[in-house]
Amino acid sequence: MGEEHFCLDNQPSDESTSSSLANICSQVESLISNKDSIDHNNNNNNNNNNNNNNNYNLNEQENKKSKASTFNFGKCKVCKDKATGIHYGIPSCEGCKGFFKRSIEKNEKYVCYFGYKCVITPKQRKRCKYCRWRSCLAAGMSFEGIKMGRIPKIEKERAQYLNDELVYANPAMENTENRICVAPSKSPISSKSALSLYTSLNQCYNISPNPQVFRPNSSCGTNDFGLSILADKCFQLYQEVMVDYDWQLGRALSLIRKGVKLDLFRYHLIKNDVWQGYCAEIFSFTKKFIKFVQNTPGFNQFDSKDLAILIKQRLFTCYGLFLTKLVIDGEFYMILDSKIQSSRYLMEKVYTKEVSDIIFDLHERINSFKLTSKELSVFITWLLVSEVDCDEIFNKELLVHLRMYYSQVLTYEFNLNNRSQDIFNGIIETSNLLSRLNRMCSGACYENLNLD
DNA sequence: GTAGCCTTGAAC
DNA sequence: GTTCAAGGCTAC
Repeated sequence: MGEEHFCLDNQPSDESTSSSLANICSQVESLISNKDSIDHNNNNNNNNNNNNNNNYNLNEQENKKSKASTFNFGKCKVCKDKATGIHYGIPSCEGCKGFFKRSIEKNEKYVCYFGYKCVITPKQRKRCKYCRWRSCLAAGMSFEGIKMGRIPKIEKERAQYLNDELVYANPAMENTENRICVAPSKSPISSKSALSLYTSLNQCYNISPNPQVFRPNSSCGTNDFGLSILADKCFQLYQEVMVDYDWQLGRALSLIRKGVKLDLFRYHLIKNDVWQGYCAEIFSFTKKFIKFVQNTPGFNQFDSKDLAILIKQRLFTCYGLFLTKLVIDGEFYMILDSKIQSSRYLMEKVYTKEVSDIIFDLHERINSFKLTSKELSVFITWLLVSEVDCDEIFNKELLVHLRMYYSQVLTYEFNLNNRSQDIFNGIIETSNLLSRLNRMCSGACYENLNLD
């Protein structure tokens, strides 16, 4: 957990005997209003990295004196060709710049004839307009990213650093096969003003809130373009959270391949360490989740109180949904930051056997739907505004509005993958159980944790 | 239709 | 005055 600290009744970490996971929930509001301090940490990191860049620049200074001072924008985030500048918000090449412009101007509707999985490379980018267009959106191209005139040097260097950092943090991105529509852009479609996004989408693509939830095979017609943008945005934000968890799936599969049973990790567990590990992990996720919710189109129109209510009502269930791929054959392959191996055994100890059984049943059901990561990302977003306890929410109108929008986005994404009515029904049924489960999980406390 | 090059104009 | 993204032009 590094220098991160979480507050357990303001007690020293080894005396957290009266703490419960509900305490973390109670910190959601202060975390939301304390956004500046979280961002400040990020800025510090960036500053450090800028310093590193500056050192690099000093070393390169002599070379630069003799060269024309053209800034290296790296590779095009859409096709990996040489980027000629920041176009429509992202480093991109002339080709993709022009393609994006033409697509917007003509409001073209593209179709993929090759299975919607085309690899976008400089040589192949002309092959499929649909996948190139999706790749443009996934990389973060948008008209909201337009900026005329000179861009400050420090901003460009920071953008380039973030780009490099992503590749280092997620080597899979180097593989072009994994780049299609999955790039977790650090400069995604701006959601500064989500309702303005809706407004602009409505003007261009005529999205209208549709109260009819989950209508399989319904044709959204002209809405499709806008819905696909929202689905892409959900997926981008989902991936930003998952950057810190993706490696765990590889580790889990490796353990399974080697036939390692998690019982091995049961011994020498210390109650305090386990509890601290769980709290630290939930706290860490809470911060990521708050960012996820704040950046989701539409949600920044809620005030911080409403946001806190929504987040608290869904924190644990969404945590489970983000990590559902780590539940394999009734076992939970998650290792906590404190290097404690989580498992079904520990889940039973932390949440009680009864709650743990419900958790694993739900994971089994959700995994049986075989949702794609993108469907899962939209499902999580939809869940945030679905059937929450409306009484506490001040801005009920916005809640209902977002519920309608994200119902359509979910329907769109499911229809795109030809999901059956059973999946739609299963999702609704599961979401009802998830609400109850959130309350059960927040009831976990240190006192009830008794290791064998 | 694509993409490289050029012009324009806003930001610095 | 300089820089650089958007948009125009045009060869392919």
